[in-house]
Formats: sequence, C-alpha cells, structure tokens
Amino acid sequence: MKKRSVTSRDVAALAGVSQSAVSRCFSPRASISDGTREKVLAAAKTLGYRPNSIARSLITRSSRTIAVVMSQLDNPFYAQMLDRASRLFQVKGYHLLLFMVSADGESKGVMGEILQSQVDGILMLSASLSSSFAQECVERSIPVVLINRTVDSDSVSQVASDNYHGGYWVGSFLAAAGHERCAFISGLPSASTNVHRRRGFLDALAAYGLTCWAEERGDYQADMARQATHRLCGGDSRPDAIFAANDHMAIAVIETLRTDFSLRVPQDVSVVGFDDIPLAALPSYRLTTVRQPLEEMVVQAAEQLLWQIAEGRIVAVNQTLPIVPILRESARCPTDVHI
Amino acid sequence: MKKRSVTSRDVAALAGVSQSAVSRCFSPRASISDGTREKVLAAAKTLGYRPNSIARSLITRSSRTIAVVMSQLDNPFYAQMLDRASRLFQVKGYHLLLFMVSADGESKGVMGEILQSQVDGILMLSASLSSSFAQECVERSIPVVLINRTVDSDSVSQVASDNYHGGYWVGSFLAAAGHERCAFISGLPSASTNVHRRRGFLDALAAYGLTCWAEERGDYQADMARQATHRLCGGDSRPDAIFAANDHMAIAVIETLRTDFSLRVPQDVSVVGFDDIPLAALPSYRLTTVRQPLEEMVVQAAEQLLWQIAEGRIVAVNQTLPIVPILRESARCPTDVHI
DNA sequence: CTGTTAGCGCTTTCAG
DNA sequence: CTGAAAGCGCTAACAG
Repeated sequence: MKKRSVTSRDVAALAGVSQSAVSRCFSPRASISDGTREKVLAAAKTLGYRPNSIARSLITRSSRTIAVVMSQLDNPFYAQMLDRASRLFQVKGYHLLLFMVSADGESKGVMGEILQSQVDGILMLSASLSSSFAQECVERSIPVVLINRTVDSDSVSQVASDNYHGGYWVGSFLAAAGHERCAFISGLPSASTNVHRRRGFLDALAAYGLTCWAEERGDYQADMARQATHRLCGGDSRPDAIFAANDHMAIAVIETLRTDFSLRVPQDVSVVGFDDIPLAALPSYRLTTVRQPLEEMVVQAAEQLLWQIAEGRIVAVNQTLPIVPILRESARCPTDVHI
Repeated sequence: MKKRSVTSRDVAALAGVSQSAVSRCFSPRASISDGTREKVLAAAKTLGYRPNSIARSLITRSSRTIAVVMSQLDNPFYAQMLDRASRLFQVKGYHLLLFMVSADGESKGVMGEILQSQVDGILMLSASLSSSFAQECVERSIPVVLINRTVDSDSVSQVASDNYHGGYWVGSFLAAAGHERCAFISGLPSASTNVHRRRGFLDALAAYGLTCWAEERGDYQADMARQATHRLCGGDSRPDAIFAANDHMAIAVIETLRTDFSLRVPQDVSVVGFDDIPLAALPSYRLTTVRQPLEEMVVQAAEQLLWQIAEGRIVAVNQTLPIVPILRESARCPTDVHI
C-alpha cells in the first residue's frame, strides 16, 4: 500500500488556516488574500504538497483527460498524429490516456474501460466505433471525434481528409499519363478511408474509359502489400501502375518491385501512395502521393473536442479537409499535368 | 456540465439491495450470493451503470495508471516500444497516460503534472529524469523505471541494452575490416545511450590503434544527421566509415551519401547504425546495425514496475540486456568475421 | 452473505 | 475574505 500522502488538511494545519483556504489557493480563480496565500504556499512547499487530482476530478466531474484510441503505431503517419495530439492537448491542460486496439473492429472490452475511466472526451485515430458505443457516449455526453474513420451515427464528429478526391486524383493522374493496367492495393476493407480512396480511384479510371486492372488486399500493412505485389506481378502480365492505399504500403511495394522482380520505378511500373509520410520524400523513394493535412486534422479534431467539452453538449460536425497531390518521381507523369 | 450519471445507489434502489451489495458485485473477489448478483446485474444493465473508476481510485489509492514519458515518437523504435508497452499494460489492467517532453531535459512542469495525476508508476522511454524528481517519486513511493537512460539516483530502476558493447562491436567490426577513417555521428550528448555507445566505439578503435577520425553531433535526429554528413564529406578528405548512434540517423546518412555525394554504400563509405528498426532491413538500406532487444526491454521494464507496485515498495534494479550485431550490407566486412 | 457506517481528498455553497 | 459543513461515488471494515 502507498503511504498516506500529504493532504490539504496537513497543509492547513501547518499554515494555521482552514482546509478550504488551502483548496482555494490551488484553484484558478478563487478569492484569497495575499497573506493567506503566502502562508499556505510556504506550508505546502515544506510538506511537499501536491493537490490530488483524483479527488478533484471526483467532485468536479471532469478528469481533464482525453482517451485516444488507435491501432497502428507502426505507421508513422499515426505515430505523428499522436505526437501532435499529445502536445496540443498538453498545452490545453489535458492528458491523454492511450488505448491500443486491434487493427479491425473495436475491442469491446477497451471501449468499456474507456467509459469507466471518466474521460472528458474520446479521440479515435483511425479506429472504428460501433454505433451502439457512439450511442452510449452520447448518453453520457462524452464527446467523440473520429479522425479518418466514419461511423453510422449522426452524433459523433468526424474529421477526415478528402479521401474520395485523393483517390480520384490518383486515378486521373495515372490514366492521363497513359497507364493502361492500373492496379489497386487496398487498405482495410472496412475502413472508410479505403472505401473512399478506392471509389475515387475507380471513378476516375472510369472517366478515362478504364477499369481497375487488378485489385489486391493490403490492409494498410507493409508485409501484406509485399504479398499483394507478388500476386500482382508473379503471373504472365503485370500492372504498369500500382496505387497503394497508403504510403506505408507503397514503400513496401517499391522495395518488392525492385528487389524481387528487378523492376524499375517508374520506368516499368508507376507507384502512387497516400498520406505523404516523411519517408516518402527520401531520395530512395521519391514517392508520388496524396498528402493529408495531418497537422490541420489534429487541430480541428482537438478544437471540436475541446469546444464540446467546454460547451457541455454534443454537437456533431463533419469536416472534410482538402488533400494535396504531391508529385515526385515514383510515377510517370502526363505530358502536361493538370492537378 | 456533465449530466449526473448513474451511480451504484441508483442501481441499489432498483435492485432492492444496499449500495454496498452493488459495489461487491463489481469487485473482483468479494463474497456475494448468486441471487443478489443477478438482481444487481440486471438493474445495472437496464440503467447502463458503469462503476466510476475515479471514485474507486480515490479510496483504493491506486489509479491503475502508468505514466509514460517520452520525447521522440517520430523515431519508429520508440513508437514501437510505446505500442508494446501499451498492449502489455492493458492486458495487466493498467492504462497509460502519455506525456511528451522536449527531446533534451525534462519538462519540469510535466513531471509536476505526473505527480498530481496519481499514477501508480512511471515509465520513462528514453527521457531524462532529474535526481530531485527521482527523489520525490521515492518519497511518494511511486516506482520509476527508465528505459535507455540513466539517472544519478540509486532509487530508480533502469533497463538498458548493452550500449557500451554495442558501440564496441561496431568499432572493432569497422577496424577489423580495415577502415582507417571512422567517423561518429553522435546522439544527444546528454543521453547515456550516446555516451556509452560512443565510449565503446572509441575504446574498440583504440584497441586497434585507431582514433575516431571525426565526430559530429546528430542528436538522434534525421535532419541533423544529414547536416553532419555534409560536414563530414564536404571537405577534401572524407571518412571511409560512419557510425551513426541510431538507425534513424544512419538511414539519413545513407540517403545523403548517395544523393548529395554520389557515394556508394558500402564501397565508398561503410555505414553502421544502432537499434535495428524495421526500416533497416529494407533492401534499399540493408543496414548493418546493433539490435536492441526491444520486446525484452519493455517486458522487463513492465515487470519491474508491476512488481514494485504490487509489493508497495521501491526496489531499484539495474538491468543491462545483451545486444545482437546484425550484419547486412551497408558496411564492409572483415575477411573472417568474429562477432 | 448482507446492510450500516465511515471515510478517500477535494470543491463548493453558505454563513460570518 | 474565510471557516464550517456537505458531499462527489465508491470501498472497506464491522456487526448482524
């Protein structure tokens, strides 16, 4: 057991004031005279007193804590998002409680724990939320914001980049450059990001009178993308362009193409990704990709969460942020590029 | 304000039992009859009751929460560690509270917040801890485990890989292969990992009658490593081997060598890293490096933390885990390799 | 096995 | 401005 810690009572006794005076001393906007404050602060210092935020949370009904749910910390894109979110909330006086779930589907158990942990808000970084859970959050008036994932509920906020048009851009870019056998390596089939990127890609291809030459499943994972590349190029004919649903996979595709098939990128096969992770810019890859406004997405999500918390009510907002095509050298370009 | 939530009282009233019966129902090993349990559970379900863990923490003096302090989420090595740690603690029924600090030195403010947040333990992932803080943690009997960082205090536990011998291996490997101008790109000067890797490297070189040809500061950051490479190779002569204090920098070094100086690795310059991040194994790099037992380090750190928490007392232990040299093709090999 | 009774450490009216 | 008093929701003796 932990040894009894120093309480506001102890400080009060030493300072010769009431316990509530001590409390006021550590409350932002409470009226207290300078004299008392000094006595209290002095006593607090000698005793090494720190207000117990658990007790504070219990009474204020606010833990100043945000739950972050995510699944893929190995994808630098989400690692970076977490980094940003953490620093951002820290500045606002909130702490992050981290929950990792398996890639697909939410862990039912985990969501239960989140609810019990009395967080003030929930941030889902590309993790799925069941509508029954969304419902329960609303009932407890805990705001939820999904980043890059949608849910069948009109009560949670969503922030996403324009995945459809990102996919559309890739499709038209590839088609305009004269590619005729465009393949798609998908992300998680259940992920809205994947669905939208794919839809956009297919629609663009169709607009050029093309169909997707082949489609393989990659689940947003590097090693699955590697296998998908093998299926794509192992036969008699092979694609002349591959759109991987994210950069993480696209890098794996490029490596596989070069190493296992001695194919050059983009001379033999064009490769396009999605996200624009730092790695994509390295000379070894020079990956043509679609940049998601990472920073902006986090900022918007945080703002929505914070605003709802301050307001004390749930106001669901759907935001779609514009993407930015990034032209590098991993894909052959149309003669004159129309972005 | 949050709407009043369902409490154990409400459940008790509906189930027609006492409030403490409800409490027992949700406590692991409390004696309660099946009949009562069913009634309570039924009532709880219809009301959507979830025990408030804040209130529970207040009385049990245990938040079942671990603070994780780290600075570099962009380094995949630490992202991976966080991932592992998170899942590991989750299984044990603990939650992680994430605190990001600036790369060097601890944020004084952050450590204060950690103390107030009443965590049961603190895990420092390559983040520094001042001895005064270590002291304060001991006084509150909050166990602390540092991973890959040491602190001048005999009351906190430390888990690290054998950085000295890792560096030593690199030095002797490079020297044995006949390299004569070995350069070192350092990590953070204040980091114990950097100090030990460097010391080992220098000692090995000395054993071969060599000295470090040049030393540049990289602070464990990719872009600083790029600049360091420029300083190293921009002059009249250049090193024939570069030891970067971690893989993250080594990758940047290779890219820079190839792109900005048209140098081949390892024919013109050998490059060795440290960590063995997933990227290091990619065909584009095939980085010779020193693997740290990531999984094992996290497991050991978690065990120590959990054990101390269970025991209720601080027992500082220093663990040094063996490293594993990974031979790939980014560095020229000695004719016959003695590992 | 169950209900009653004290609090955990703090914030927050409410008088003075 | 300050102290006294009443809980926040729950656990943990303690009787019955």
